[in-house]
Amino acid sequence: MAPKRDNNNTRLDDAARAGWLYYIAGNTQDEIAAKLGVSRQSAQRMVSLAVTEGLVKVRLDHPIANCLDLASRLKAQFGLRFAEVVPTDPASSSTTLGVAEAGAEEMARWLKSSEPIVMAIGTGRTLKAAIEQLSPMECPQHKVVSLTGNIAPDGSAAFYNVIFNIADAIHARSFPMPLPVIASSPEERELLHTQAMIRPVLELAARADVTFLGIGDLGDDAPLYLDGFVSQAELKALQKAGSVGEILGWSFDSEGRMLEGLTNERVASAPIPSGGNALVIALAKGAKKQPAIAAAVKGRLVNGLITDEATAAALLKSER
Amino acid sequence: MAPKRDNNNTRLDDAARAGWLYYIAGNTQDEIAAKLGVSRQSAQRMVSLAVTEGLVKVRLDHPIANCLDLASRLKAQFGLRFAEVVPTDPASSSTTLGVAEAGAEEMARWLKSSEPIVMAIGTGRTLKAAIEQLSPMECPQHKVVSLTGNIAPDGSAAFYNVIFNIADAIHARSFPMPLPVIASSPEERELLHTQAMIRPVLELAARADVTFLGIGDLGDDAPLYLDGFVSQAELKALQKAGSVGEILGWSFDSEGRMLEGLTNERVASAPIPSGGNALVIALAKGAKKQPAIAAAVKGRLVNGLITDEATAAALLKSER
DNA sequence: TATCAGTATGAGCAATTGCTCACGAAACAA
DNA sequence: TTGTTTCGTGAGCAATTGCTCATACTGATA
Repeated sequence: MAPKRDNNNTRLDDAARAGWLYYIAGNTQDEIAAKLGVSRQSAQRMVSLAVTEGLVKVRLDHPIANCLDLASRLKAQFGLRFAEVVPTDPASSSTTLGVAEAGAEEMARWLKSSEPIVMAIGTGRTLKAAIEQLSPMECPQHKVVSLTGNIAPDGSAAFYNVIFNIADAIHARSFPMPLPVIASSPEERELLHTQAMIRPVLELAARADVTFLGIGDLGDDAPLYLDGFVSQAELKALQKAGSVGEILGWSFDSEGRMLEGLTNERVASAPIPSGGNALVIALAKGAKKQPAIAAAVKGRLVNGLITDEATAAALLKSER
Repeated sequence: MAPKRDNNNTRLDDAARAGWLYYIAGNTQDEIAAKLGVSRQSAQRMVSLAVTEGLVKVRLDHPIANCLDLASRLKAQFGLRFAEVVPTDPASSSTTLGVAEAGAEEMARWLKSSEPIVMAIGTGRTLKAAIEQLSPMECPQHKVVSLTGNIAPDGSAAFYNVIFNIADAIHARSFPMPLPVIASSPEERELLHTQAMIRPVLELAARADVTFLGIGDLGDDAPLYLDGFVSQAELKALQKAGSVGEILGWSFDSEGRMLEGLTNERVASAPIPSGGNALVIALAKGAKKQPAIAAAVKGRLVNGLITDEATAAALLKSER
């Protein structure tokens, strides 16, 4: 087989030479053909061969390149329909920097549509920050619907409810949920959900075209606990039951499976949309949230994600 | 300046994104235009910008047989410890094409080491071009030290001094030499070299692990003369004394022997490193430089060489 | 020797890309 | 404000590239 191999080698040599002249020296294929004494088509084939044989490696030296790469790997690995990765600023301690801006950008993209859409919104600091980045616009054709209540346990309006802010910013019809996040009992939850004011909202939420929500961790300083939606005892119980994160108050374990019982029996939020075409985009980044994000994407609780480089890299690594 | 910079940054970001979609994801410019919501022409411009800004790096992963062969013969014939030969583009008049890319690659290979190293750097157009090809990386553990001054005779910073560029690109500690290339007298040279700021740099240079430098010819349009470091009269005198080339300003004859007297008495650069394990790699190609390169390798002034096929072949032939 | 399968080659064509030019908006100076 | 300059943009066109198909070649076999 020696002659064959020689042939292949010189073939690849020529291909490499053609590829070099094309990509490094910037020749046209006509020039290459002339220099190597072959026809233009043969030169084209050589260049093409050099590419298909993987001889030619293209790299992009820009932070954004890495982001795009991570995004496409996230999509592939977790079956996401949407993924965006923003650069990480190692110096910043913000839990929303970048993600908020990118989230706002993506929201604006949807809202620019002249077709009426239903946009569902969760709560949380990240989402709040995203809404703040949203440029005001006139969108009377759209509807924004809250997926979760805005009533704190003490009866006040929860600070991180964002439905009013977004409605303000874009002048769309808004559908808030005048509910607590977590009811005092399963029965109360059922009762609340049958209310005349709530049912249409839940129905609207179920057919949202796109959903933006945050992901909360369930560490000792879980937002759900800090904001008073669960007691310390309840938090401990959730942790003990294996919960690593929550979305809209729904707790799930490290595989992204919803917990049975505990506070999940009493969560008054709408279910996380999961209809066929519905895009459910989570905005979240940070080491603390990473297990929660990993679980959410693994369990297909969301099919879209906006995060940062560091978190994206960690997600890919943890699941390899 | 903030808005300007922002603008530039987002411009480059967009360019990078377009470049990524084009070169990595294989989109056509029409598709990119659609995805980014711009016209086809703008997409084309972005891709083009990504290329001209050096965001896009193309590498060829195939040692062309002839180049390898030439490299190993160079090593054998001149006792080089390192030799790399890149293809020649006969039509190109560039004096750096290919050599710069290969040099950058070799530098990157050294810089990837987690062991702290000292890298010494010369000057010149070739080296400048090589640094431009170097991918940004984080190398706080390494030190880069300039072997030669960066002060032109008129007091300005010489354009082809590259120490700052490389330090920028790799975030290593840099040690420039705030000196002229050639002092006005031997006495001034001595004086300069005893300065507190210079001595440590010279000492560091002397123990560099690896050195990259260019080779200059001493024809009528010698870079040393073009850049104003020597007068025409001095150049003529050097030529008359048999000088065929210079490294860091040090002139040598066709056998690679350092000239006595003349400008060599006043060169303020560090000596060319020649310690036991130190690898001294010259980047140079081209017919004009060929006698200088031949002399440098014959006289063992360098023990590494990156050049192109045509020059390599000529070197081997001339010395057979 | 005739035939045939497999493969390389060149022509022609359609798609893609790069360039130039003219226009219009924003920035700037009078 | 008004004129000027610079910059970005889109249109149109020419060059370049990629693909398909018909043909020619190799060399293996009956």
